[in-house]
Amino acid sequence: MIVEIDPDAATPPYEQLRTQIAALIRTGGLAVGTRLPSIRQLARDLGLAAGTVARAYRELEAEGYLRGRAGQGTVVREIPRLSEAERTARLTDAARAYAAAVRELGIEVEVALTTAQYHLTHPAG
Amino acid sequence: MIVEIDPDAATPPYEQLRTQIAALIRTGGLAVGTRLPSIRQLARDLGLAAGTVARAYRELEAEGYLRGRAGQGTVVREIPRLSEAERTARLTDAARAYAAAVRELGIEVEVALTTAQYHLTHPAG
DNA sequence: CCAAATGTACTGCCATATTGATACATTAGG
DNA sequence: CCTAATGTATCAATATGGCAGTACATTTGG
Repeated sequence: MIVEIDPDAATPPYEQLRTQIAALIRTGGLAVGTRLPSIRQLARDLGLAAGTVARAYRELEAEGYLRGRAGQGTVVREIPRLSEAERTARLTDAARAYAAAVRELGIEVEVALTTAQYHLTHPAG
Repeated sequence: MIVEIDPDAATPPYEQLRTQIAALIRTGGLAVGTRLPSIRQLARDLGLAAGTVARAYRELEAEGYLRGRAGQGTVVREIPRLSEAERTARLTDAARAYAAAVRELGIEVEVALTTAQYHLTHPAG
C-alpha cells in the first residue's frame, strides 16, 4: 500500500492517512475485500504510533470504508455512499468556503469558476 | 458598525471579527477614513476581551486595511491590493481545497461548478 | 487449551492556539 | 503640564487536539 506521511504538514498524520486510504479505496487502488496492514505493522512502516493508525482506521470504519475485527485484521468493506442530504450539505459547505475566499481576494466570478474547473479536472495540478 | 460574534462557532472570535471588518471595508460598508470604535469600546459591545479585539485590529493593520495609533484611534486606511502572485497562490489553495472536497464526495464536475457559481453570485445563500 | 496476532479502549503527556488581564507608551485636549 | 483615552506589548491561564503508551478483549491456529 502506497501512502506517504509528511510529519511537517499542516494536516495531522492521522488525517493524512485517513484521506489517502479513502482515496485509494475510491479509485480502486484498494479493492473491496482487500486486507489492510495491521495497525502495528503500518505504524512501524510509517514511523507513527499505533494509536495514530488506529484512529485513522477507526474513522474510516465509522464512514463505512473499513471493517475491523480483533484477531482478523482490517478489511476494505465498501465504497460508502452518503445520503443525498449529507452530500449536498457538505458540498454547500465547501462551495461557501470557496466563495468566501474568492470574495475576500476580490476576484471575479469568471476567473474563480475557470480556476475551479481547472482544479476539478486536473487533480494533480 | 454591524458585527456579530458567535462564541460557539468553529472559527475563533478574533478571526470572525477580522473577517467581518475586512468584508465591510471591501464592500464599502466602512469607507476609507472612517474611524472604528476603540478597542475597549468594541470589546464591551461584543462581550469580548480587549485583547481579542486588539488582535483583530492588529492583523487587519498588518494586511493594510487599518491604521491604528495610540491616542488617535484606529482608522480605515485602504482596501489593500495583494500582489498578483499572492492572489493567485491563495486562489489556487482555495480551488484545490474545493476540488478535493468535491472529489471525496464523488460529485460530478458540472454539479460542482454550478454550485460554486451559485454561491459566488449569492453571497448570502 | 494456549499462544500469538489483532483491534479496542483508556489514560496521561505535550504542543499549540486563544483568551483574559495587566502594565506600558503615545497622543489629544484642557 | 497633566489627565484621559487610545493603541501596544507581554504574560499567565485555559482549552483543545494530537500523540504515545498501556492494558484489555477477541479471534485464529496449533
